[in-house]
Amino acid sequence: MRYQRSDIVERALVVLDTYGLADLTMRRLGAELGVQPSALYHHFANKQTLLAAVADEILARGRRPRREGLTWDDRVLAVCGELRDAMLAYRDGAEVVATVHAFGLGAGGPAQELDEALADGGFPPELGRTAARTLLHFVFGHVSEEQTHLQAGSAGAIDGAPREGSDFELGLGLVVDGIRLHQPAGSGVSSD
Amino acid sequence: MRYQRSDIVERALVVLDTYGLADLTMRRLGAELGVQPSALYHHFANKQTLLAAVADEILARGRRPRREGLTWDDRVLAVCGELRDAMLAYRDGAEVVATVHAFGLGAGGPAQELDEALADGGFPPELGRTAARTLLHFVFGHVSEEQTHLQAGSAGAIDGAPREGSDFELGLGLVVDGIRLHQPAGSGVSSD
DNA sequence: TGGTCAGGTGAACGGCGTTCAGGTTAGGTT
DNA sequence: AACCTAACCTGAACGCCGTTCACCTGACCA
Repeated sequence: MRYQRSDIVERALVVLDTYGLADLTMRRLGAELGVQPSALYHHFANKQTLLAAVADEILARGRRPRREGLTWDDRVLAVCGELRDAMLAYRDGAEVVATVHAFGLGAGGPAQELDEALADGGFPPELGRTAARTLLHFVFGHVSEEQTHLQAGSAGAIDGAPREGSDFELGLGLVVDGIRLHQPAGSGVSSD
Repeated sequence: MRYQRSDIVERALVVLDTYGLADLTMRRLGAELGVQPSALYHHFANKQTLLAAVADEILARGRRPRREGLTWDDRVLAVCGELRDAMLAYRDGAEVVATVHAFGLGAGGPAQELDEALADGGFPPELGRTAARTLLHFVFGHVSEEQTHLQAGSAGAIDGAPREGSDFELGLGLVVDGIRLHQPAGSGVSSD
């Protein structure tokens, strides 16, 4: 059987979700596909590149239609919420996406979208980029921790989930409120 | 030659700072001490435990005297600034400390201190813990990224350093301002 | 003097990412 | 239909990794 990149990424997602990131090895993935590990290196230069493709796929699958006409802050909340849900949808998803982002390999879709939203909000570029990075650091950090705890206590997870959810929104609200406080006067509040 | 825990941690810090986290292996550390890798397991149950001790030592060495009588927000700024400086003082320090913290192994000194500062600020416990975690996520995320870039471009690092420094304070200011906005009315603003 | 035990040895186990020379097969060209 | 080419894969190896285990050693204390 012969594969192409997309087949391998798809199977990698299954392995990730079933056995976790620690067991997503080149050997394991090869075995799962009925192929030698070395065969994977015809599709990906190395494991990091493969992981980047996996992260991108996680984000792509979590993508949801974005309503137009939102204010900058509602848009920020929407992007961060989508990012969180996308990462939570796969075992160790947050760690994969955060690692790839830290390595500077991912598509960087969410980062760019946050930049745009903040530019629309009237924030100067430097402040906008700082705010966007701050938001990303919060989301990655929070969801990684959240997912670790969710997976640690698989029993009783139903109890923990809603509390964690509101905690995410609370923390995100803190950051967004802080950003709003630094908004240049007369931007976005009312268009006259 | 016979060693004890503290000797090994100390040497691990040298190896970390000289060769980086990727080269801080049990074999490497053993060789550096003139000892078999297996000897290290008489002092630490596993590598994670050793890394936790290294992280704690990084934080302990970065500790600086805390002035008293600070307001809660100045105290938060002081703790976060100390944490950043401590991590930046060693190669890959941020990654080590952040990883250990994510694993729930570190002493958790900064986390507790932030909790205290926010409690003193009049924040209810749940909001305080959420705010403290949000601050930690920001600091870990920001400094990890900052340190990666600093180490990537060792040339011209003198140019980059101040810009990164002010960027840290700017991002931290966003979060602290957001937290202040959620402060219960009449807390800490003026003591009557 | 003799026992104890923390500290260390040396070898092995199973796993990892990655490389490389060479085999195989599908698909387009002549 | 015969051929070629390029993509895909094999099988074996390399040099690492964390960790375990049975055994040795030497300082200290009763």
